[in-house]
Amino acid sequence: MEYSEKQVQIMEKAEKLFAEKGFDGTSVRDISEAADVNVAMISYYFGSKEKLMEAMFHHRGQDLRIQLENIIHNKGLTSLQKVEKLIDDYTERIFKKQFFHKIMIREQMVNNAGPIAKQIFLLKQTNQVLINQLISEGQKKGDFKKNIDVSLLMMTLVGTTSQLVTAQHFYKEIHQLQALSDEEFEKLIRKKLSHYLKVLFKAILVYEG
Amino acid sequence: MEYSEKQVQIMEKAEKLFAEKGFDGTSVRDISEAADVNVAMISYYFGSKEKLMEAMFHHRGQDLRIQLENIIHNKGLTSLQKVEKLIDDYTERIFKKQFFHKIMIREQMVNNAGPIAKQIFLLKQTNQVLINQLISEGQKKGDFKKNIDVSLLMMTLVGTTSQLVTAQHFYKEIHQLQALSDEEFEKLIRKKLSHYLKVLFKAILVYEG
DNA sequence: GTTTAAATTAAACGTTTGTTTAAATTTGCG
DNA sequence: CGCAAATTTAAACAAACGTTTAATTTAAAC
Repeated sequence: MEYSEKQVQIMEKAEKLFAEKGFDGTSVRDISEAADVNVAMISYYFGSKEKLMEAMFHHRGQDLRIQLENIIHNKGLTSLQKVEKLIDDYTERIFKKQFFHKIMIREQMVNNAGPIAKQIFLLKQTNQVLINQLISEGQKKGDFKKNIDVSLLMMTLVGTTSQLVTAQHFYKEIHQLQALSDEEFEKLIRKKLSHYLKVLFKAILVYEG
Repeated sequence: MEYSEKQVQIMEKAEKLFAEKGFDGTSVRDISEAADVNVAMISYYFGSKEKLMEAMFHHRGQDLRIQLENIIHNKGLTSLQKVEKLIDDYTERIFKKQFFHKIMIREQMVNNAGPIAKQIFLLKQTNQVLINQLISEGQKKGDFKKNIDVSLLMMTLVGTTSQLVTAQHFYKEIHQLQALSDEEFEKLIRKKLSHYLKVLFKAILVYEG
């Protein structure tokens, strides 16, 4: 199923507003105003505000899955290089889709059984299975040490990135970087984060404590 | 300023609801029902729903600051032991006040200039300064390596913990731990998290890559 | 016991909410 | 063009929202 130009326009404006003010903090009139359409168009195109959110998850759902298969099956890379590529891919993906990522963070806090919670769960599960593969491969080769808690490692990847994305204005202020433009600042923290996570993962995966 | 028994009762019920459904997703009637008081009591005691939230931050604000001074000035501990104690204190504190912590995660996403955002910023800043002290002390002693990005290290601490707290139902399902009681499960993940973070911090702080 | 203040209540307030309606306009097609 | 379907509109809808009101009950002080 594809979405028309108008539908995408509404979804993208809604995405920004949901990220900033939350689902319940955003009214359909806020969305219609931002998307420059009549209020009724949201019901007309999506059925309801709730279903607009679901459509958004469907629309973005494709982009979410880390392209891990490509990384895992790339014969030219060492296990550690694969992990480093995973970090680059993941952080880039999150920063590019930060509005949607913020919405996901909010939604995963709500422990319900709706279709959105299901989609988030499936995504997490799939990523976990693939990262499990990647780590065990490195362990078999002797590149990584044993006793790695992959779940917690994932939480560090996801959590550290989320923390930087959601609290970036705090980071900006604490480090006195207000002079930087948004683009410069984002470029800076992305680079710092990526480098930091690579050092961190290497330390965890290969350091014999 | 102190809060009466009734005020605390309202704040604690509101805390749970705000954590689960968000500020805008929770109505004053939800709160009054949960706290078993009349709707008007919220305005009567706090002035407004917004001010109830501010009172909650004031009420919990005390508990938030990590008792870092005590740790830092404890002469009997090595730098690494201090970091380990910091991790124990922090994770215990977050798990004990997880409702409030979830509210903070939501609120820090909203980049406004209100009193709540200010309080979160001050808290982060204070903690950062103190952890900076702790790390530099270890570096001077030669226990920790140079070039530590303390901001990102804090984000890993906060982010990993947040991720586990907010996505614990996913963790439960993925690891097939539904049979465990809530208490048993929480005890398990707290122990795992604390141990994992200690290994991680040690690896980052002392591993010469 | 009477008085005064604090606490509690049910009801009503005016807005805002998400959604629907029915009419008007635009679009695509023969 | 002429007609039908799709789109867009302003208006209206009931329900829920946060807050206020005014009356009542409870508690405390004298």
